Amino acid sequence: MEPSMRQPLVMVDTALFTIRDERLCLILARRQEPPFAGVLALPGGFVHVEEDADTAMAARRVIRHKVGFDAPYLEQLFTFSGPARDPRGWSVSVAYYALIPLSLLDQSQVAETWPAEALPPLPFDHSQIVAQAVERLRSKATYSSLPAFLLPGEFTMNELHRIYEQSIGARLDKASFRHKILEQGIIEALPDRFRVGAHRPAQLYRLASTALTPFERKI
Amino acid sequence: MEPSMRQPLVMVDTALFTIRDERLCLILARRQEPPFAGVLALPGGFVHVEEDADTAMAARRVIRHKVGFDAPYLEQLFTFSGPARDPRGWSVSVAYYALIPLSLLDQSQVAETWPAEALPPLPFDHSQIVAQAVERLRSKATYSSLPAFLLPGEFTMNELHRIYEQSIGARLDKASFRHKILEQGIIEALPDRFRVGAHRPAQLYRLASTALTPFERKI
DNA sequence: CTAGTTAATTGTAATTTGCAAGTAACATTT
DNA sequence: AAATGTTACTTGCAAATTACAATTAACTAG
Repeated sequence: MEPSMRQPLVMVDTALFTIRDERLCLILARRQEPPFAGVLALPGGFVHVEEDADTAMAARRVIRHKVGFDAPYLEQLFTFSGPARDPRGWSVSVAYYALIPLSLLDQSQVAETWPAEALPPLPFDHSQIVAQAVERLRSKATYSSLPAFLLPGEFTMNELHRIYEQSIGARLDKASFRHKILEQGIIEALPDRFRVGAHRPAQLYRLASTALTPFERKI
Repeated sequence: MEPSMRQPLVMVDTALFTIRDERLCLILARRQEPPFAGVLALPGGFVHVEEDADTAMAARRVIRHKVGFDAPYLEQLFTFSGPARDPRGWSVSVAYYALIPLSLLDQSQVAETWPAEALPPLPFDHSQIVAQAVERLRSKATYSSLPAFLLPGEFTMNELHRIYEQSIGARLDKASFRHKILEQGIIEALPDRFRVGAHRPAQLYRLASTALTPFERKI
């Protein structure tokens, strides 16, 4: 290769999803450095060639720095690039999205969650990243156990049902949902564990060992 | 940011799919430059910060350079990174995959197609890229009109049926396939155009104007 | 004009899904 | 302790979808 070839800045940005008040939300961070210092944006940072095994590790570092732990689910989303996305010039951002149960967040972190439908204006091309992340989540929710990662380790069937509806953005039949989910074996009942309240106790479930299970589909 | 921060090499690699002799194949290129000069590999190249609007444009340039035209279907696949994937050190490769009908290739290009199931050993992490590209193609074939881009502009129902079976790697019921495809409206019949032979002529179809249509799914 | 071959349709059983109503199991109130 | 409210869960059945198998259609070649 030509030794004089200029190489672009390489960074990662993360869309961190959680569910708060029955709504799909994102965790935003106020930027510490220019450009856009002080502005709310997706948590992100440069890839550290000296330390990071790959961009996924850079994304995990960004997330740990933001919330203090590793996200239960993390997946590469898309790589955004071009001369216009960052005022410093041609750059590449490898975008990741992650799913985090609200119960893992502390109060100050919960205060930084914003409904995906009502985000403040975001710098760079972060709105585009969010749009694509939401689309990916919706899409995967229709044929995999992905939304379960938005819940804590133990959850009821109705909680799972609501999370799916939120993720997909549509109503799902209760009985059919129950049937399909149990049939697919993506969750398993916890014997003798129930969520109690002023009504009939609800069976508790957890994700089955086979982490992310795609549903069966046909053409 | 720290002005001394070292930035990695940024390149694109492309998995170019086509169907030859009823088999899913990839177009490989012999590398002109070191490392691995003379070795068969996925067509690729560096991102030219001065010329490329984004990595997709770099991928299009690579493909034009290889086959002489733009691929009917091109999609970003995944971004691979790390210190080990290239002997020159930490690098990033934005991988794309494309679908190209065999009929668009000339003889010398057809000679460079290799069955996806029997590829020669590939340098860098290209085997991993291929594996992921095949998986993506299989996955999308089950719920979209993607495989149609492996066919020329006009095709019969049976040709489409076979392409889907090859892409997915499983048998599909003829009648159900026909039903579903026509119902979804992803293709349209060409009135009075038929493929003739020593048997009943087959209706010719083309992709409907709505390019890539995802099928409807339910949970 | 018959045999051979591929295209396309039809019919039906099995399965899946959508909708709606009913039963179960609590806590709280009377 | 019985009635009430609320949420959990199951059942039943109609409607839609899919799998399987057989049949009919349209051509060419001999």
